[in-house]
Amino acid sequence: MAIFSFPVNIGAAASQSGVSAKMIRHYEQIGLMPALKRTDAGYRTYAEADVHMLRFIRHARDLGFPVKQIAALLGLWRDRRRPSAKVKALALEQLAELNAKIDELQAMKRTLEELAAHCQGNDRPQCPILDELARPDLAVVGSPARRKRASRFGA
Amino acid sequence: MAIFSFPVNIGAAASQSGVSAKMIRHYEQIGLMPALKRTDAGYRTYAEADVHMLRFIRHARDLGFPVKQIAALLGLWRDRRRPSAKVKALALEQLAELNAKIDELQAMKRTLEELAAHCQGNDRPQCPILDELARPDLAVVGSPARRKRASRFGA
DNA sequence: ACTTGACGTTGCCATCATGGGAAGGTTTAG
DNA sequence: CTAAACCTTCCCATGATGGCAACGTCAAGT
Repeated sequence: MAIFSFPVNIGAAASQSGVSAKMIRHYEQIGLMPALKRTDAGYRTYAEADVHMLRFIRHARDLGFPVKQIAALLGLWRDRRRPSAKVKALALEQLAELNAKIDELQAMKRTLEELAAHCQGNDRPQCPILDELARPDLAVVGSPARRKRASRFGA
Repeated sequence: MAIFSFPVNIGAAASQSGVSAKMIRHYEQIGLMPALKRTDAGYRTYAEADVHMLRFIRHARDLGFPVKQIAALLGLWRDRRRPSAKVKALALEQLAELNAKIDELQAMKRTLEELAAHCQGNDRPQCPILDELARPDLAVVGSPARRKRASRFGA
């Protein structure tokens, strides 16, 4: 299935890996990808292994891993003597992150559903949603303990 | 319970509303808060109604509403002739957003749990997590259809 | 060989909500 | 009167991503 002849340019690397050319350059700049070979004209060239690495990165991103963690995963991937426990630890850490974010969003969801359920949604102005938002004490329902300025579910 | 005598400075407005002084200034700058009164020295002053508005904003943020939607909510809040249906529509829209994000995160979670479950997590290097990340075809389990560059759950 | 279009390069700006800090003015309590 | 605690504005950073501009390069068709 070697439709492409390696090494390829950034465009082909992008379409084969699912990582945009923009992001490929970005990953190189922040040091996630190792230094790359260039043609005389300055074009980046990607060997098959490089495309594999990009694919790896993309899959990790698809699972929500932040770049820092991906760097760690790549390190373990390359290290043929890694203990799989280290990989699993990273995975479980990320799982905890995902769970925290899910919990946070679900708390919001519950509260908002509650509010919406009590709103008539007609032509009259009376609206418990606004009333509650204006209250001094609204709290997000079921929010696990007191979120002290929770990570506002950023990437 | 009027412990504070209005109008207050930005610090008191912040601690009373739960919105940081930093963000209060920001909201003013982007036009979410109306123009404010200042003392001769240039200090912003907040009347009780202003603090109420800040609290409203914060509650809306706590439910995940983006600033644009909050602007709309504030408009409806001020409009005593609003149809509650408009408020409800905004709430349901936000609810749909939350659900989409939750679904996305849960798809990641399922996939990652799957991978982690098959990893021994011991001293040996063999690790299905890395193996799968390196595969060309990994897909996030249960991801509703093909996410075409899904909103990477940004704020 | 020359033009053209597709592709590559760098660099800067924008998003979104938020925090940090510097450099400087003000107010208030001791 | 001084020192602490406040306030002001302005700039920079985060994280991952996209967009655009200005410009260089390569391959294909005339």
